[in-house]
Amino acid sequence: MSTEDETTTPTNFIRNIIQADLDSAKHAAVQTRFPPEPNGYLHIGHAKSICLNFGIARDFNGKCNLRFDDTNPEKEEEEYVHAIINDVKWLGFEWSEEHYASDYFQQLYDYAVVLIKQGKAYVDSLSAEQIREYRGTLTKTGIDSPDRNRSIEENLELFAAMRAGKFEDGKYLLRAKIDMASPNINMRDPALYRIKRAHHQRTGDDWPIYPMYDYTHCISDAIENITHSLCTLEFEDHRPLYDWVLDEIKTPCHPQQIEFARLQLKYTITSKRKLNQLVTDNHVVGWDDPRMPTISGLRRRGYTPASIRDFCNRIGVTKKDSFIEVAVLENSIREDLNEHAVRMMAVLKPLKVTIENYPEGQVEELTAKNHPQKEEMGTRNISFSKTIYIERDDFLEDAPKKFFRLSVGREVRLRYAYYITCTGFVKDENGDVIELICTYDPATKGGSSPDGRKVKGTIHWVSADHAIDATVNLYDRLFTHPNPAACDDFTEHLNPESLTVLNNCKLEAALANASTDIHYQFERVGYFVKDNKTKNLSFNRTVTLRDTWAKLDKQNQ
RNA sequence: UGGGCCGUCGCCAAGCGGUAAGGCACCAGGUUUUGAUCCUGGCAUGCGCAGGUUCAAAUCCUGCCGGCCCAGCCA
Repeated sequence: MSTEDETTTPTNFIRNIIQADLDSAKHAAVQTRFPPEPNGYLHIGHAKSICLNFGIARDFNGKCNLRFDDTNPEKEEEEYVHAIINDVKWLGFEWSEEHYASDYFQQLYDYAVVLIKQGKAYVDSLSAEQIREYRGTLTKTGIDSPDRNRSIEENLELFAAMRAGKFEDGKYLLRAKIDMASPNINMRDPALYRIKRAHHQRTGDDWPIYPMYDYTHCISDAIENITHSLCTLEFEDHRPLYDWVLDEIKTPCHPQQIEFARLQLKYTITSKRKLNQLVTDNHVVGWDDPRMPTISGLRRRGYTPASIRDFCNRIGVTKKDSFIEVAVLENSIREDLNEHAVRMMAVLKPLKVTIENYPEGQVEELTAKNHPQKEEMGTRNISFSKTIYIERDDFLEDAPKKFFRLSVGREVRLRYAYYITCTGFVKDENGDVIELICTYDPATKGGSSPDGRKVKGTIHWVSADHAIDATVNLYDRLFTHPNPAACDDFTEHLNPESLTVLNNCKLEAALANASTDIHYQFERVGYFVKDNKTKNLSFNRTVTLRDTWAKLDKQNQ
């Protein structure tokens, strides 16, 4: 198995910190964790975090846990847990231990009691709205709640009653007693526990109260002996609270929280809420729609785990807000697929070609390479006959000089077959070219001529009688705006051409046995993978080939 | 406007006081039975700006400017 991308992971500021901690013997071994909330599918942004956390564990001989941050039963579902497990495995990582924050509910509760006994937490009866008012603003300090000095005994009683399910949602709230005048709003007596009489997918109806993220996360990390707790930049302001909780309850382990910038990809949305909306409002067909930036969508699109890991290695890890260009992701998948994809011939928009001087009824078996540079990938046979299909784009009635393809009087090479020269064409009543008439040179079998004459262009083709029919899905970016998330309504910037379905594609016969886990290059067209959800033979375009001609053509217009 | 964080090539990103790595993109050539791949070369007298310290500053100091995040009983 290739571990190329794993041995070349560049260093970054977090790896440097960890290396220093290991060198100074602050830690004997590193322990990280990947902590998704099971409220949606994993996306390319999560891949960055996964590669960071699991990659560090791997490279420093440490361990990485998978922990579900399942403290909000109203938004979380078991389906997501399964999908997340599947995606992390597919990306190629194995966790040391699998945990759920909900497994710590009792310990979390016990620690809360400890805080109350220390006079560091209190039960507040203010309404949500009042709490907002009392909190103050960015420039105005907050005001103490009237309940702030409730006695420890009373707090203990009320919290026990909360836990016993005696109150309605929102009636009381357990808060940390820190500092209502703190310039950091997160320290103005943050909520620790809320009453939420909701059914939890793992703990059922055991708990009518659920702990908040800030309180849960740090303790969960401490319980698991995490050494470095890596999270995204927006939690930077929460770090003082993370440290406060662990300092107050005096856990033997106090992980170091380190923040890094989340991935932002141009023309892409990476917000579970918004991705969920795309699915719910049917802008796409499911979380694994090949246009989605989800791991499952990328997988169905034909991206490989190695290409995603390579991408994560290339983009780096820093604290700087950045926007990665889609070209970087495309480069990663092209590099992998160029190396591993099996070459095939497929005509997406067929144009019939009749080779006048080729014997009627004759069929020849020609040999084609499965990879032009890798002999070990072998060869296959393809049938050639009098009537073939070529790509519509490979013929132009009025062709510019630099157009190295077919036009009346021009000669091209049919890949692995013969040189043909166009002698005429047939149009239908609309004036559209529907058939080409060509002649072939029998001496050029295999694609080279004994007289050494050169043809500038080589085009792909497929024998009409031997081709198989298939549907091909062409995907383009889902959004037309480079930063849809920043727009008032991101759905207004959906690309109407994000999916083009081609129903009359003609593929070489070998593709009848295509497998969903083999990646193909349709020569001169792009990389494709068989769709794993459709009954009829159908292929998804992963990414196009680089197309210098298309670029030149565009520049000339 | 309180607090936190960030500004090195179009997009990423090394650099941590000794005179600007690398990748993507782009440009120019070469090879090629995929206008693919591959190969060669080009691409920051400059590190947000302005001062200062120093023999020497992207790196240290001061002051500005710009951007991002925080006022959920979400994570």
